[in-house]
Formats: sequence, structure tokens, C-alpha cells
Amino acid sequence: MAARTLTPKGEQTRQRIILGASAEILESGVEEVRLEDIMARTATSKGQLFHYFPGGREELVLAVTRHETAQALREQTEALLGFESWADWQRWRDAMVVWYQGRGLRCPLLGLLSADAGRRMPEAQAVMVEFMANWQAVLAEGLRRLRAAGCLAADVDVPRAAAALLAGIQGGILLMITTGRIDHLTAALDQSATARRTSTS
Amino acid sequence: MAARTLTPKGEQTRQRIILGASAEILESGVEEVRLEDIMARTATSKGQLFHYFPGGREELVLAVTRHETAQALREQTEALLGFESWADWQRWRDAMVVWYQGRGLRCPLLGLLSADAGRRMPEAQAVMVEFMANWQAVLAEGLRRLRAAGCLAADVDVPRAAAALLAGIQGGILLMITTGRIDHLTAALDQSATARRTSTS
DNA sequence: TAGATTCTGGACTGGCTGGTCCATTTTTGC
DNA sequence: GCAAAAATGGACCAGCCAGTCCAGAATCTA
Repeated sequence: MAARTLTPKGEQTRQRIILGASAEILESGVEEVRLEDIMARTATSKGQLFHYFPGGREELVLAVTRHETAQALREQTEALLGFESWADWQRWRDAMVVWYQGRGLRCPLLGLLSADAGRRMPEAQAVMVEFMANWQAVLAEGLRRLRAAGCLAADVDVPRAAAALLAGIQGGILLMITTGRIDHLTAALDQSATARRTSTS
Repeated sequence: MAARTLTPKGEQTRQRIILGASAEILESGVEEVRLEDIMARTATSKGQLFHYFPGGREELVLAVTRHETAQALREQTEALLGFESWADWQRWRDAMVVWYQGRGLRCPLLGLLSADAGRRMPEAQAVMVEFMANWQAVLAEGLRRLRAAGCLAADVDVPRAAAALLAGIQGGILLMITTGRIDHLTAALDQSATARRTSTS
């Protein structure tokens, strides 16, 4: 917020804190993470934390939220806007599964919007809302391309299908985190497209 | 856990605490609720809280989790095991939407399994896992009945469809809580069945 | 080089809140 | 009616942790 001047070194430290906090949150969840944990992981002092994030814990979490959403949106955009064939969809679907498996069935974002976190941090929630809208738009564009390529029935309501797909993904991830199983996610991903498929590849 | 003797009066107080805690959690989220809030709402003292829940906060939350999951499962079972026609499905779908709207787009359960809560309270998480499995089974039975009634294509993979449906519901609720909109939930519910429908009613 | 600015470290504080403890009152069972 | 058991009220404690503060080191700028 405040237009403060940061030296290169300062900028570096700031980034290190965001990355460390991000990792810490992924592992333990927002509520669970203590400033001390972040200090330990990033080898910083309390003075530094409040120097770079005068708003304290809340501002830091907000920065992490921004960082993670931007990252995720970038990756999804890159993957989905290239859709031109059924194989592309399959690749993306598989990549999603692998991505989460590689992270031990955790999600860097879902921990950020636990039901109550939003109430306490409206700014972070706003970021999440915007992120979801953007992701949905990207999903819609991907589906539109698939439809254009003839992989989906011509009468598919793309925006609505994208909404359902996003819900399926989120629920799949939630259930993955809760149950430790990934089959809800795969089932949701598969249903979203195969049900509307015009023909088998 | 401990086989303690409760007088009718005691049992009544215990129930009052669970109900009050449940309402408080619905409104503010698990992490946000303080014992003091529950005491105020239920007109009880700290002595009573620890008298009925020797395990303290954690035991109380566990009791609430058990209470809410049992309640939800009862309602869903009642609704879904009666499925005999397409109209039944429509009624259930509409009822789901109305139910959440009536609660101000909140969910008594989703707040209980925020990503990190599970790590801190494995017992509550286990209850949630079991609940999800049961709900999914009930959904599967509902779909099976629909298929038997000829409302769904005969080749629908019911267990997998149920998994996808559950994911869609959870994600829809999550997005409802986050964004304040209910259209993801409706899109997920509708897609799950309409895509597989054999014919229009 | 010198003064200003930024960066870093860490001791300290204040409030919050879960949990303990016990005295008192009410209910139970005989 | 009367012990015993259960229920209730609330004062008190202790640990945790975000946030404050300031002194000193490093870095920039002129």
C-alpha cells in the first residue's frame, strides 16, 4: 500500500518472506502458521517481517494470496488457451492430477479461503473471488476451443459448463484434502467433458 | 468417551451447548468461535462446558461435527432414497438450493473441514471422511434409482457419477461461501443429471 | 567521506483465551 | 429427610503470539 522505497536487497528479502510464508501455509494451513514459523523458514527477524509488511500478519497473507492466485492463473491460462484437440484436454486433465499428487495432495489456495478466513480478511477473500472468476473464464475459453474443434457437442452451454467444471474441480480438491483420495477430482474432471463429447477419439 | 451419568437436566444442558455451539460455528466459523461466545449464547458457565466436555474445545467441536453430519445424512437419505421419477430429482435439487439460501449461503459443515482444521483435529476429520463416504453412497443409490426408472442412460457408471456429483456439490458450496453466488452449485447439480438424461420430461 | 536512509536483530509487552479449581446449589436415590 | 452425586458459577492462572520499539549494521547518495 504505502509507496515505500526498497533497495534490491530489500526486494529480495521481501520475496523470500512471501515464498517462505507460502510454503509454510501450504504445509500447515493459514490458521496454523505462526509468524515465528515463517521467520525460522526464511531466516528473518520479527523486525524484518513488520518492516516489509507493516500491516503484519494480515498483509503478509494477502501478499501470499496474490502471489499464489497469480501463479495458478498463469499456469492455467497457458495450458487451456492452447486447446485444439481432445488430446490437449487429456493432457491437461492428467497434468492436474500429477500436479496435486506431486504436492502431497495439498492445495496452496484452498487453505486460504477456509470458510471463516474470508470473514476476517475481506481483502484476501476479494482476491480469491476475482481469481475464481478469472479461472472460470479461462476454463470457458478452453471449452469453447474444444467445442470449436468439434470435440464437444455444438449445443453445449459453455459458460454454464465452465461453472460446473470449476465447482467440480474445487470440490474434488476439497475432498482430496479431506479424504486423501484423488478419485473425486478425476471423476469430476472426466464427467465434465466426456458427458458432452460428440464422439470417442 | 467416559461413561458418565447424566441426569435429564444434564442431558438437556449438554444438548443446548451442542446446538448453541453449532449455530455459533455456522455464523462465525470454527476458528473464530471462542468458548465465551458459546457460553453467552447458551447461557452456560465455563464450569458447565468442561463438565460436559472434559476434553474441552476439541471434544465439543467433535460433538458438533457428529451432530451436524448425522443430521445432514438423515436429511439426504430421506430425500434421495425415495427417488422414483425425474420430478423427484428436480424437487431435491430445488430443495438443496432453497436450503442454503435459507441459511444465508452458509454451510454448517464446510466450516468444519477447513484445510488445516483436519490436521489439528484428526478425530473430527475422520468423522467428516466417513460422512462424505456415506453421502456419496446415498447419492449413488439415488442415481441408481433414477437409472432404474429410466431417467438416466443405462450405461451410466453410477459410482463414478456419484463421486463427480459429490465433488460438484462440495465445490458449489465452497464457491457459494466464497463468492456469495449460488450458480456454481446449481450448474453442478444440473450438469450431473441432465448430461446423462435419456429424454426430456 | 559523511549524513541519510534502509535493513536487521531481538528483547519486551499486552491482550486474549483455553483450561483449572473449588465453593455453592440442585437433584437424586434411599 | 438426608447423604451422595451431579450441576452450576465464576474467579483465577498460564501460555501463547501478534505487534511494538529501539539500537546497531549495512547501504545508498551526494
